[in-house]
Amino acid sequence: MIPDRPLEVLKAIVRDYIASKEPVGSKSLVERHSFGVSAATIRNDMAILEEEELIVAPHTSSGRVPTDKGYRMFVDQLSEVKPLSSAEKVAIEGFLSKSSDLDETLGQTVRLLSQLTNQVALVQYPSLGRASVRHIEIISIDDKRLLLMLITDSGRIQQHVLEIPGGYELGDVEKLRNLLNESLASKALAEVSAIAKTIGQKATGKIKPLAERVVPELLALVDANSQEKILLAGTSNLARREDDFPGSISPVLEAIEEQVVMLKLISEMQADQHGVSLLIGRENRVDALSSTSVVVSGYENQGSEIAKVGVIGPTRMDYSSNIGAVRAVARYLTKSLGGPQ
Amino acid sequence: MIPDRPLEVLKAIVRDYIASKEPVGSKSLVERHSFGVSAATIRNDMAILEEEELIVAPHTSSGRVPTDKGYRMFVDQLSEVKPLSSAEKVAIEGFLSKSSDLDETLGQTVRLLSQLTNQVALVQYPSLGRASVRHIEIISIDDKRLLLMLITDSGRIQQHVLEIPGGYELGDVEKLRNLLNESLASKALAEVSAIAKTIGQKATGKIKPLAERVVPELLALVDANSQEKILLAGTSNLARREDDFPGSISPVLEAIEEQVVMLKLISEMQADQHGVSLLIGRENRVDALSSTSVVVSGYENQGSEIAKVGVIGPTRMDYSSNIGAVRAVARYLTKSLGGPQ
DNA sequence: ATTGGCACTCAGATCCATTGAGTGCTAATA
DNA sequence: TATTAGCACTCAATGGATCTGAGTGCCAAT
Repeated sequence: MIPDRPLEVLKAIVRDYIASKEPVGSKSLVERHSFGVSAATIRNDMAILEEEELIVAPHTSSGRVPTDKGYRMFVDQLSEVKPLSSAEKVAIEGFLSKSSDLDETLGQTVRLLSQLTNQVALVQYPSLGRASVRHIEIISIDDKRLLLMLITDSGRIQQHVLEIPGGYELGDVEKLRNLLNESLASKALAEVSAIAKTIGQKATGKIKPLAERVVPELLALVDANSQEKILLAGTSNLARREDDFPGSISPVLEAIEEQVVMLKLISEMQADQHGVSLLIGRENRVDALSSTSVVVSGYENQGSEIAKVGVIGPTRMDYSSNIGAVRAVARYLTKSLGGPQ
Repeated sequence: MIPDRPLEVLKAIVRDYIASKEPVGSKSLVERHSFGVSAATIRNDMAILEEEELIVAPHTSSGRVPTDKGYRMFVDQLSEVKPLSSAEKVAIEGFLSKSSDLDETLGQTVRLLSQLTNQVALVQYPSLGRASVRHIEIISIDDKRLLLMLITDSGRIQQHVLEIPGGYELGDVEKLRNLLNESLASKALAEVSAIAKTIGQKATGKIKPLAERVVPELLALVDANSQEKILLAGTSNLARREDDFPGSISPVLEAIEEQVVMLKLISEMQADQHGVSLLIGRENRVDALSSTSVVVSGYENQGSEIAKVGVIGPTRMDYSSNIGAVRAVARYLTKSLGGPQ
């Protein structure tokens, strides 16, 4: 176990390094913090920390920099996260209080979070394995086009315009809409595909050709719905931190924009303290992301479906306030999605 | 006027510089291109070009680099733009052939263009001054929530979920929907606000409270509709070109993400040759964008409303292929939007 | 356990000297 | 008159060599 004062020294090093971006040495440490001991003593403590691989010296004889392990210990020690300023709270309330559909809410959320943290924010769409159909609507746009809508009980609304080259009759549309809703309302999305086949049989006579046109599109919507997917915002915030990345930032950006990679990454993260989970530096197994950290928290949709929301940024980030922001946003998001239910 | 060969030399310099990113000298020029004259002659020509401020030498004695004016002359001379590869044509067709609503189409377009060019792509929403209401729909989501939809004849579909704290009756919703459509269908968006007031009077009895809740939201949708707005894609492509920007790229990114700035910029651009217009380097008056060029083309929506689509990238970009891509995408977009009409 | 003292290290800054791509100019040539 | 070969010249980039100072590790004293 690591004694008390060295731990304090570690915290001070992390904080100073985050603030200054310069390796921090024993002298500047005693100057800025009042440890009540001399630089030499701090050096002894630093030797312990180095022994434990919590810090390293970039060159034989320069200040020290936290290692991934050091950041990890720092955040694990973090007893309280920086509370949001009241201005920030107001911003969150303002953004998320309006009732909207899922897309709109998630879009707002991710932009909000990126502004709050000045990092790249991401939100995972709820995996809709357990979602079900609330309503199917077909609206006439003009004599050759229909708007097909799928509303799920998770609050998601999807739509697609389809052309009916030969035109259609309003009565038929009405009938098909009723047929679809009777067969599918409150059925799980997973079942839709199977049920859809039986509709092909029920749809007789005049509405049959219409059904044959509409049903495949409906299935496409369901399919798009169950696709795992991540929304990003504020990618340019990474560019603002360019020099936190060794070579170039473009591979980092590429990795972040790779849905599959990020989905795998965040879905494997398990919430720990504060309801927030983080991956620091090489703790994630994506090479391009070795100098980034990911902070995510789960949010609930209708009290059950769960997905993640969070930020990704340089390892040298302000963990305290980012954790605070992510946690707060996740909470408000849960409230906002679960509330109206 | 500038004689023939020097002009050819300019073109060669631009092309070589775009390809190599190195200032290009007389010797490498005669090696790579067959001018049939010696390096000394080329040097004389280069002196002319320098006199005309079409090229400059970064240091007293190094190769030359095109100036903004040089790029301008280059593109103005450009007799034909690089045609798209057939693979690219297939990609465009595939992306845009599906019928969709406006948001979806524009979103796909801008992503497509950014992939095609490896630049930041942007598309301006059609300014809907002359658009009109096609249809208003109100759908019941659950006993306390309604989905309000506005479909305009420009193909745009907007929706908003609204809560009716006290609940509502389906019959009332039906009545309100009919009332709204009777009053507003095929009316110009600009008129909606005025007409909406009269609806407040027509809506009597039971549906009055409902109308009072719904109409303001409808106006909000109309308002959002007429807001000028730009959609971006591929901002990370800028990061990939980091070293084309002197200091840091972050101010560039910030300027690009500033809707107001970009709107002003592109709305002032007038199409010239090839139906494409471009601003090269300092030709635009935004300081942060002094080393970027903008390539845009207009597209038509329903044969009348016009807006712009294009790319923005480093001054040192491949104008030929970018112009080709922008022009092609604008054409297909016009076709795609005007076609189903 | 803490501290002052001291020798030691090494990245980064500073200062040359060298190199070579590229220029401008001139005098000769076609 | 246009082109070219030749040549002196320039200057960014490169590569030591040297210097400096922040910071270390260790030891003997408290």
